[in-house]
Amino acid sequence: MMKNLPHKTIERLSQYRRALLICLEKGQTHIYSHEIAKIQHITAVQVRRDLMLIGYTGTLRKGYNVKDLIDLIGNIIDSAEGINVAILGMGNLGRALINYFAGKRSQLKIVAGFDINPDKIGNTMSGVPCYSSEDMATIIREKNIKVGIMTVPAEFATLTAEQLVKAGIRGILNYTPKPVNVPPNVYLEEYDMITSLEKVAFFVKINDD
Amino acid sequence: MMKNLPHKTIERLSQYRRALLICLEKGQTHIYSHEIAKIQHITAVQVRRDLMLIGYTGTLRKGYNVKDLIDLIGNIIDSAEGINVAILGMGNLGRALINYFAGKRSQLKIVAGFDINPDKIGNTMSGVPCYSSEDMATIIREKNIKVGIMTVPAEFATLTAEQLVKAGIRGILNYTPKPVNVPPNVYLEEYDMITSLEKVAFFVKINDD
DNA sequence: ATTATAATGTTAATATATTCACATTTTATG
DNA sequence: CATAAAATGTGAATATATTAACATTATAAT
Ligand SMILES: NC(=O)c1ccc[n+]([C@@H]2O[C@H](COP(=O)([O-])OP(=O)(O)OC[C@H]3O[C@@H](n4cnc5c(N)ncnc54)[C@H](O)[C@@H]3O)[C@@H](O)[C@H]2O)c1
Ligand SMILES: NC(=O)c1ccc[n+]([C@@H]2O[C@H](COP(=O)([O-])OP(=O)(O)OC[C@H]3O[C@@H](n4cnc5c(N)ncnc54)[C@H](O)[C@@H]3O)[C@@H](O)[C@H]2O)c1
Repeated sequence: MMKNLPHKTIERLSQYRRALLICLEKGQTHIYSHEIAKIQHITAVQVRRDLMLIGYTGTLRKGYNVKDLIDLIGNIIDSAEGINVAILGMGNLGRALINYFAGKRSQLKIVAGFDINPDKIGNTMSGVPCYSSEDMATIIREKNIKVGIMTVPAEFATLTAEQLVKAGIRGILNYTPKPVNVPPNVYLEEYDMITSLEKVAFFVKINDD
Repeated sequence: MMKNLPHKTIERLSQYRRALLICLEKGQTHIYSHEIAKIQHITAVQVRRDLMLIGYTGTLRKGYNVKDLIDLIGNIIDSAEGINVAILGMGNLGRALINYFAGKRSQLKIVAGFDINPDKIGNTMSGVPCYSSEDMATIIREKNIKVGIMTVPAEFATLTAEQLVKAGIRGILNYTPKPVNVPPNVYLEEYDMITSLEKVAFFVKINDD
């Protein structure tokens, strides 16, 4: 069910929901495709197309029901049981992420951090216990952790990815600038902030004529 | 010149360079398209196509000259004079970014941070001076800052974007989860880590069958 | 009640991105 | 020197993503 949604649509559904949650908080009950589109800097057709793909039907002249749409998007992109997540590397970025994610999405719980610094192991940071990387396999199985967010120094990226795979992880979000290799049954997403910044800089340059 | 490169190609060029710089450090002088491809998890044809688009020609049976390719990519995506960058919001993420970027790309210099917390204003963090947001317009003009990275709390995103635009910024990289609006002459890139994590979680879920 | 307006939903068209297929050529090898 | 192997470069084909065009219809205005 819903396995063949385009990757881009998945990303946008997440973004739509983020925007819709804000609308819901403000008490807004309905929203038009062009309103969602405006927020996301895309076209209204794009929004309607995405919603068509997930089989959601709005009300003509009233738009989409905010609450219902949030729920439907949740049914599609969330897992019923929720997904447990681990942070690999409790440094600047790791801690920042834990702070940021705390309580944001109930379906995605950061339940463990891992580090090799003895000063950090055993402590709790923003409610997340920090374990030794040596215990990765054990803890990941015990806590049923499915996804790992890598924020270790680049030189440990390869090793950490290997450890995660060996421990049976199912998805990796790699924030180190070192690309890693994983078997095909592990979903991998990599993001480097420098690439984003260089992209912005490039388009600034060419806009300068 | 080179204005019509696909967006995806720009991103990959940045990634190729990142990988090539590591090869260069290791003393590697040449590299094959399939080696670059392996690192980036893409196909060799994709790599060759991108290099074709930027007009770079390798040597048959020897591959691409690492140093030359790094330089060419630099000529295309970097600005000759370099680009000055500001961080808006010197909190967890802002400081982490400053740390991370420090000395990474000589063409992209973080030359200023802005905050509203009086305890931070006037200090220097990792070599970057922190100014009051009230002085944004002045400092951005004085220091010829072209790009702003937004790491303020979400509720200040709209205001900060407005201030940046008013100050004459040319590009914004928005890390707050609140989408902002900018005029068409300002290039905007937005990234939310939760969207990435939700995407990973989704593909983990559907891989579970 | 009629008409105009403004929204959805969707097919068809277009644009962007990737991959296939293969001609070409350098280099290594027998 | 002939042959095989392995790489590049690229037109054509395909796949993915977006946009245009428009039929349909609920609602508001007259
Ligand atoms: N700071 C940023 O804004 C930023 C941005 C993008 C990417 N990154 C990347 O994220 C990574 C972390 O950056 P940071 O600024 O948080 O660095 P950091 O040095 O503050 O944190 C790294 C943490 O990883 C721990 N660690 C080291 N080896 C480990 C291992 N084998 N297993 C588990 N933990 C280990 C260290 O003890 C430390 O706590 C780096 O690869 C960096 O390039 C950082
Ligand atoms: N921490 C993360 O990992 C993370 C990840 C993704 C996105 N974000 C987003 O990035 C933003 C910053 O996150 P953080 O964890 O660094 O928060 P933070 O509270 O640590 O830092 C925010 C900083 O912005 C300053 N600030 C407040 N109003 C300002 C204004 N008007 N102008 C300039 N500075 C102002 C604050 O004084 C503070 O120093 C938030 O929007 C957050 O949602 C954070």
